[in-house]
Amino acid sequence: MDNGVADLERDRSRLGRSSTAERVADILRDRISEGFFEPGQRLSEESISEALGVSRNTLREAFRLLSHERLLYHRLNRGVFVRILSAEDVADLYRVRRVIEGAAVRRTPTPKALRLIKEAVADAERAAASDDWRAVGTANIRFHQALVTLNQSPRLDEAMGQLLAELRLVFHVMKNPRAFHEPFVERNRRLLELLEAGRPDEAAAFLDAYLDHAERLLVDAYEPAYELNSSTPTPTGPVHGRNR
Amino acid sequence: MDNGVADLERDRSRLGRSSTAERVADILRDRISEGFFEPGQRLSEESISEALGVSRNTLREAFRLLSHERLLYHRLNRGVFVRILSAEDVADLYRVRRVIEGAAVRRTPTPKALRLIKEAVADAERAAASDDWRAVGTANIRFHQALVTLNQSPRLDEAMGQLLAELRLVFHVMKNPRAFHEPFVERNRRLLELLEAGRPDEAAAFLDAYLDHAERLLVDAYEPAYELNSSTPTPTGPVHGRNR
DNA sequence: ACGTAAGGATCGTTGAACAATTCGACAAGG
DNA sequence: CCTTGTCGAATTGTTCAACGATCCTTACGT
Repeated sequence: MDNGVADLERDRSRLGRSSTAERVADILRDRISEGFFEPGQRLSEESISEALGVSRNTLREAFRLLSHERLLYHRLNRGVFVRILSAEDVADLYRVRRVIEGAAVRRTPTPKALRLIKEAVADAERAAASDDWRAVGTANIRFHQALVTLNQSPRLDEAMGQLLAELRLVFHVMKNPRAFHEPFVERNRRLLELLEAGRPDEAAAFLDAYLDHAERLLVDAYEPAYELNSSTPTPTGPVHGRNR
Repeated sequence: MDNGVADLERDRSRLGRSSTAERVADILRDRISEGFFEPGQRLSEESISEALGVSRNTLREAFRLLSHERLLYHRLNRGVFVRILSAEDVADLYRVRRVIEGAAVRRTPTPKALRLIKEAVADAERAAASDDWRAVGTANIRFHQALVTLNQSPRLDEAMGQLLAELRLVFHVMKNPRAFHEPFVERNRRLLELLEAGRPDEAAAFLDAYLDHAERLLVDAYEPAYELNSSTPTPTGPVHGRNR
């Protein structure tokens, strides 16, 4: 019992700014994306509200925030659980990436966006040189986030951020971060060069292959892990769909 | 074995429904998109919770749902307001539409998606023949929703649904629904023909012009109305962005 | 005219309470 | 042995009342 909930007490110090529910959501979001809470795990209202020193009502608001970000899913009268992504979910996330990032690389780059992309590429290369593969992963994510800014659309930026947060749920299954991140450092550089050279079609084709490869790496490492960990009774992944 | 029990799985989605907060959100969503609540109007927690006979806490949960759908926006300590879309918001919504719908029409249509699209076109033509321009608008929206299903991505479907709900906020400024909807009935048919003929590039170009036109119609009718109605002190549209 | 202070309205959050629902255990029945 | 019915503990869903915090307005003073 008490799945590391006691550790949450350390995060109590982070309470004290803006809206309590949002701050609680921030804490839980960090905990989820760092893998502290495992996918499928149920988050008890009582124990967590007690550990963080907030009321159940406030915690429920935080849960609702994270449910909308698809990091948690909610089963009526049963509570909230850390989202489990099915292989189909991963495939869908990459479908969306191909649409949004594909549209991005076809645009003529703005100086500001280009600068963001360059920084992300440089950061990834720097982290790779010092064998910090966790930092490489972070920089790679920033790279794609920067790519999307080429669309010049705040809504697409936000959608991409949410999508990447979802993907982080499954990045944890990669036991070897180097094998997963290393191949893409060089490709990021190459994609940047294609953008700067003003060759959008080649950039788009390159990106498609890039995403195909990343998706395959992920699914290959993911499927077996999903079969083994059958702690949750629902073989069909949790559906988060809203009505209407 | 298994006397048709497997078929029941399809009905599982109907179990996880309901919840007072969601039902309240449904009611408010309808009221907002039908224009009963005007953009910029503040929704009082006390009066609405009293009118609907639910507690403030439950109503706040419903508010949170609608805020995430961008139909309401939330100002700390000041309450929730019906979203006001700025001209920049409208432009952004159309940017997203060009990306998502543009990707859709470039795909090879599936029979199911094609059927949905055909039905929407036929419905729009039927409604136009009987001068029911409100119904034409509804059918047109269904048309675009159906277009997006070509992407075969649940997440893009949901994003499109949310986007169209946002757009409905501004459709109300069109005092002449016929002028706004009529031109597109014929174009929907034309776009469908291009899809069936397997000419994705022409379909994409046609869609771009289509969306350009719709956006211009909307912004032209919208800007003046926005200037006049300066009841809210924020000239820059309400920002809904979340931190992180 | 301008800044400031008091007041009122409303939101933010809490804690407690009770109803509703789920789930496991155990007994009864075939 | 398997299925079904029932009970009870545990947890969530929802409500209510209360109080502090924050914002807006108004009135005041300089």
